[in-house]
Parts: sequence; structure tokens; C-alpha cells
Amino acid sequence: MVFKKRLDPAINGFRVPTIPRAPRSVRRRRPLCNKVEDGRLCAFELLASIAGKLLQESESSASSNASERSDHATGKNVKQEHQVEDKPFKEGWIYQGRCGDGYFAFEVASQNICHKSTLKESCSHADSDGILECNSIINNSDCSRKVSANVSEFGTKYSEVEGGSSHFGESFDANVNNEIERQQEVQGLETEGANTCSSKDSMELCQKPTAVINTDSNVGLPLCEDTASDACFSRYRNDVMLGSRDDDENFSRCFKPRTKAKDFRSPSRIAERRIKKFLTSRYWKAAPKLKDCELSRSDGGLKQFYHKRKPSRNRERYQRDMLFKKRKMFDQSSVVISVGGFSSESVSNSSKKGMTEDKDDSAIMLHGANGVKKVSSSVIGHVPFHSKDSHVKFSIKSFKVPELLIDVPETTTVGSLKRTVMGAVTSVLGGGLCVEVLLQGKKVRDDNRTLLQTGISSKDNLDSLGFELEPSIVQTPPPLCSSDFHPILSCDSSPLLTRFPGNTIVEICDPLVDPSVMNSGSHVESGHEIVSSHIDTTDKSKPDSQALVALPAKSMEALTLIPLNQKTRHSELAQRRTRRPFSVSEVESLVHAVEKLGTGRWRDVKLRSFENADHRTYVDLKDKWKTLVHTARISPQ
DNA sequence: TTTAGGG
DNA sequence: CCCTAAA
Repeated sequence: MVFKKRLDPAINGFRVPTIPRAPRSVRRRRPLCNKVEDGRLCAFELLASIAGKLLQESESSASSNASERSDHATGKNVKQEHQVEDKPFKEGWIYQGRCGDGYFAFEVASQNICHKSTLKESCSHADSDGILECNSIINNSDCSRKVSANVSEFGTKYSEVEGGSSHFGESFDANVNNEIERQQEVQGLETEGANTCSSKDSMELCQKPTAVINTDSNVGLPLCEDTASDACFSRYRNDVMLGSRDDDENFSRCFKPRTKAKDFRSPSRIAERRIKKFLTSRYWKAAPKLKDCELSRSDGGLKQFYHKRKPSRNRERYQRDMLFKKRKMFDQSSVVISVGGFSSESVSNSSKKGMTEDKDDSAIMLHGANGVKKVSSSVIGHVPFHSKDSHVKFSIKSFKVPELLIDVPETTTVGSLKRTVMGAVTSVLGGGLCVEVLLQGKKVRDDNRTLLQTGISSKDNLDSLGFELEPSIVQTPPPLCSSDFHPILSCDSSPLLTRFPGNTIVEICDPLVDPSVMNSGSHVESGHEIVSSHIDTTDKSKPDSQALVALPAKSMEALTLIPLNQKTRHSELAQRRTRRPFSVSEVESLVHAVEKLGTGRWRDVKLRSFENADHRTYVDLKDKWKTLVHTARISPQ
């Protein structure tokens, strides 16, 4: 709770003054650890101004924060905070806050980087991140470089201050400048110290060993001289562990004090928090080009940068991972529709499916999404299970079409089954499809027969049962295509149709960003291989996905149909005549005719003996004679 | 078209 | 039965 509050204020309150951006090149150029004092001054000024704003905001923000607090009231961990931050990105004001954050964060990062000598990367990342832009602005000025250096120090001091929460708060409140001076001093040490960076120095400064939670070159704890109690430190540590990463750890540590700060809540602390947030946010930003999703998952980005991370981070990671997995699940996930006993539930994750299934004893476990993909060519669904009772449960899979779980009584007619499946499919695909029931590869055309009559029952081998999705258009018998052709068309078309939805889904993947959306999310959620790859797609995906969802299957069908029809036609045309074995009488007549007319006069034979047999061409007669000679060894007279 | 032959 | 070259 406290964290949130604090954080919120920081977010809300912090409004970084708009500063013109410097060109990236400039940003990048700035060395992380510049010692230029001039730059420091600038940085300090900036910091001072920011601090002042923060203080003001912190006071004002309290009210606004309350609402947010309520939201976060659960006192969720840092993760929530991150999330909150992520969301804010979208919002303009939030964005500003981030900028500020980014700035600070960047600075801090630079420090860390200095320690690790990874400055370049961090800088580059920062540059890359749009968020950093604000920061970059600062950087742009000549002072920026220096500032950055200062900032790093500043960050360290902050950490110190935080560590010493109470004292720091006081001093901070009284004057940010004082701290700044301290920082400057410290910076001087650090910067001058060059590589040594504040970490060690700070460590030395820190009287309490506990402060040194992070073995790494963390500066954060240094100023712990403040009366912070060991307990506080411990907390601090814990927090840090959670949030901090190798480089970040320092900062995080600083942040950690927040928890203590809760007690204090002095504006200064709030400001600190803000700073921390900023720092944290910065880190996020620092994360290399994160796509929207990634951004939301700051962890992922961060991870990349900071390999070393503390447990808290791990949690985030875990969550993120979970989310990621969920996405995958979605990708694979299929829609489960239960008819009859089960309440129809539209979309659910595979996991959800499992849930629902579990509810019903008979519930059939759907095959993994993998199976769905495999279904490949046809949207055919197989009925894996035998339902209890007299119900037959159908699990319909298709690579693109979400899986459908249908539970219907055996007395259900094929027609109703089709309709049921159709409804399920339609809900997913948006209509425009017809469902055909395949039993042992053959269409069940009699809609009036019950499943039992048709031989579809839980007892029967459901594997032989399949569903075929056909474009509704196709069903209305296309002039050219005979009924026979339909199957082929359906097979061909179905995949295409399914694909389309799949694609849409892919884009949809964004839901990860907003889990809630995911849940509510319609069918679209179902996943998609592509999704993973496309996950990167940022905001676009959402709108697109929606649009996609809306897309009527028909359009797809129409597109797909054309080629299909052609293929089918071709195949149809190619279809050979039904085999009509020669009857004995025919053979006799043929033999007699050949005896009289001799071989090589097949046209005459045809006219003479098979005038009336339209289906017997002289070619056929010739072939038949050929076979007779060959098999019966009849002399080719 | 018809034949003849391979498939 | 189909396909096709050749007549």
C-alpha cells in the first residue's frame, strides 16, 4: 500500500518541465561519467527544480493518489507499481512523469554503468527509448554530460538519503540543495574517483554493514549513517532484492527505504520515491526497444539489461513469464464451447478449458493447442471423449479455429449438432461457415437422424467423427461444383478460413498487456503461432486485432473459395468415370463382333454391338478386348 | 475422330 | 479407365 501511495504521488506529482530534446547523437555522445563541474551545476539545478516540484506535487498529489491507492490498496508489490507505470505511459501526463523518471533513472543507470563499465550500452538503450527523451533533453545541454555524472552521484546520495530516511527526509525537505551539495561532494569523490564510483565510497560511508546488501558496486546504501535501523535495512534489503537488479540494485536499495519511508511520508521521501520510480522507470526505458507488450513487461526488458537481479525482480519475472506463457497459451488456446450440461463459455485459455473440463467429470480434455495447429488442413474436429450420461462431447480443433468443446445429448440430431457447432464456430469465426459432420470420412447428410442413429455416440469411436467447416457460400451449391466436390472444397477452404482468424488472433496477442482484456477478450484471444512473433507489435495490434475480429469469415471465404473452386473443378473434371465392368453378355457380344469384324475396327464394333451403350466407347471396347486377349489369352483374331 | 498403345 | 500420339 505504502509503496503505491508513494509511487503514485511520484507519478502524479512529477511533472518534468518540458525541455527540448537534444539530438540522439548528442545524447549518446555524452559520456556517462563526465567530471565536468559545469555540467554538474546544470544537473543540480535541474535536480533542485525537480525536487521542488516533487515536493509540491507530493503535497498536492496526496489527494489524487488516494484514488490510485484505493486501486492498489491491496498493497501489491512492486510489480503493481510497475504495471501502474506502464499504463501511464500511454497517458500524456504519465509520460511526462516518466520522462522525469527516465532522466533520473538514466542518471542512476549511468552510475551503475560506470561501475560496470557498461555505460555505452546503457546510454544507447536510453537513447533508444523514447521515454528517455526527456532525459535526453537534459543531456543535450553541455551540462548534460556533467549532469549525468552528477546525477549518478545524486542518485547515490538519494539512495543514501533514503537509507537514512528520517534524516534524509529532513534535510531533503529543508533543502534539496543541501543534498545536492552533498551529492556534489560525493560526486566529486565518485567522479573524481573515476571508476571507483560511489559504490565503494558509499559503502565506506555507510556505517552499517547491512547497507551493503548488494555485493555489487552498489552505492545505494552508503549514506546509511542515517539512523535507519537494521530492521529498516533488512526491509530495505528485501525490497531492494525484489526490485533491484545488479545495476539497479543501488537505486532500488535507495527506493527500498520507501517502505520505511511510509512511516515518515515526509514530502522529501515522496520525492525520493518519485525519484526511485523514475529510476525504475528509467530502467525500464533503458530496456532496449521494448514493444508495447514488452514495455508492459518492463521486467523482460530489464532482464536483458540486468542479468543480475534480486528475488523481487524474480517475482516480476515470474509473473511476466506467466503472462508470457499465458499468451502462448492463448496462442494455442482454443475456444471451448460446452453445450448442454456445461454453460457455454466462449473463450477461455487452454488452462481455463482444463478448469471447465474438470468441473464436468465427463469433460473432455482438449488436446493441447499443438493439436490445433496440427489439425492443419481441415477444420475437422474430432471427438476425443466419451461423455458420461448420454451426451457426446465434441472437441473440435483446428489450427486456426479455436477448439470447440461441445456437449450434446445423443438424441441430438445431426442437424442440431451442426447448428450447435455452427453456433460455436460462428461465435469464434464470425459466421459465414457451414458445419458438416463427417463420420468415418463421410459426410452425414441426414440432418434428421440422431447421433445414435447416425452411429455417433459416446460408445462409438468418436475418432471417426469429424467436423468440416465450409464456407456457407459453398454450401449453397455452386453451380459448377457438384455435391461431391464440396468435401474437397471444404477441406481446402476450411484451412484458409481458419487461417484468417488465426491471423487476427495473432495481432490480438496484445491482451497480455491488459490481462483483463484478455479475459474479456473474445474469441480472438485464441492464439496463434504468429502471435509470439508478432507480440512485438505494439499498440497497433489491439486495434488491428479488433478489426480482425470483426472480420467476417465470409470475406476470407470468398477469397479462398475462388482458388478452391478452381482446384475442385479441376479435380472434379478429372474425375474418372465410374467403373462399369463388362458384363458377360457384353463380353460375348464384343467377342462376336470382333470375330466378325476383326480387330482394329472398334468403331464398327461399337456401332454394331454397343450402339445403345453410350457408356461404352470404341476406346472402351478396344481396351476391353485388349484385356481379354491379355487375360484370357484369346487369340487376337 | 479413330487407332493404338502406354499408364 | 485415362491419356495421348499418330493417323
